[in-house]
Amino acid sequence: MTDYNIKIENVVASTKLADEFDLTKIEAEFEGAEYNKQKFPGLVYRVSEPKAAFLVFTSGKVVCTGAKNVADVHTVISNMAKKLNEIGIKTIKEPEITVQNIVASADLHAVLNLNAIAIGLGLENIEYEPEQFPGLVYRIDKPKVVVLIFSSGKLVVTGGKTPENCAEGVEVVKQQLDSMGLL
Amino acid sequence: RLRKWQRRIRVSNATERNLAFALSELDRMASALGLPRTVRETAAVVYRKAVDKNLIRGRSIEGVAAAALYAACRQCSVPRTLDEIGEVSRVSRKEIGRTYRFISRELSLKLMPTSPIDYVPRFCSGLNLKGEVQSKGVEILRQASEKELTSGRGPTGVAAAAIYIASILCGERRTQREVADVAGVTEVTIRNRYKELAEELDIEIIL
DNA sequence: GCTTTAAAAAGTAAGTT
DNA sequence: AACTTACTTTAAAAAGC
Repeated sequence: MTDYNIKIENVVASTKLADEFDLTKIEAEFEGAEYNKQKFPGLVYRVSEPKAAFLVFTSGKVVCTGAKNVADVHTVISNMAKKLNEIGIKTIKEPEITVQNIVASADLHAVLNLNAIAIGLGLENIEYEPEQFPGLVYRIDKPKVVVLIFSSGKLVVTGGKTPENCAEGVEVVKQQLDSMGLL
Repeated sequence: RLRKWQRRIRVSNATERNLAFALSELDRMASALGLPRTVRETAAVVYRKAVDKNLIRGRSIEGVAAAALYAACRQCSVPRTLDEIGEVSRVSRKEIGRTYRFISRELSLKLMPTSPIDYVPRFCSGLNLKGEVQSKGVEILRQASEKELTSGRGPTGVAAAAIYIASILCGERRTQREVADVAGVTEVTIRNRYKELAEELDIEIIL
């Protein structure tokens, strides 16, 4: 029916795996790990299956990004803890994982007139500068998310903490455009 | 009391000094871009409003001045691109764009995106094209916006493509390279836009 | 504010072939 | 002219400048 083809493209989460990390040791033991303290305080480590990227800090805190769904986030963080254990680094048993941001794409299946939408949604609520970026930026309060609206009818929803937030954001945009007869 | 009085004078001096600097900056940039007096005055008004609302905090005077000038050009329908403003400012185009969005929101300027039509007079004169070509270009752009061919596209690219087509239809052909240079876009962009316009508006281009 | 990560949207740009 | 690569925008966390 209302197929908006909502697809989660990226999930960002944070957690704490230990009280402290020796990033230099991890860099030496983990293949492909990058750590340049002057460049960035965190160690960068990429994994595949599921694909994801980690930012590991000396405080024991970790940022996981690039996962395609929330379940994968738990999987890759669990795998990461195991690898650390194999290297002789103790990790916290059941780390509290917090999803910080979800990026999703969707499709309204309709060609849109962004100028009309800019007026309809109110110039004070949107940002549309085609000279700099082809998408119209719409910040929503209800689910606190930001939706990028393109003339092709495709959308990008970001800023949400749950997949539901993203779906709500798409619904809000869809209904608003509908009520203004712009869809 | 005397100390407070002196402090006020000091603050006042600093404020006036900063305003004077900002206004001289606006004048310098406006002159470099050959902008009319009305635009400079509009930019000065925007800048003063920004000062009155304390929007300068944490921002450079040059950045706010450049953003005010960019906004003024749009308000006066004689737009300059962020790249053009950036060329006469010491502030990066990214910073100007960011500051523009900020003051635009805080001062509720409520400006619609620049219309490609507003670039036609300047681009045409830069190509030594007369009124007939301009009119034809504007006509093409009117049809283009009606057929949703401008949403999400860069205004300068669409304007350049329309002028390119108009110059051919009027027998005053300019090359894509020439149009691209005055419009500040690449030939590839003009090619993509003009093909789209020609096809959707059923215009036959005989090269 | 910046630095680093990932990912999508669509337009524009730049370098190769 | 095609391809490829890359940059524009959005959000969010991490530690430090």
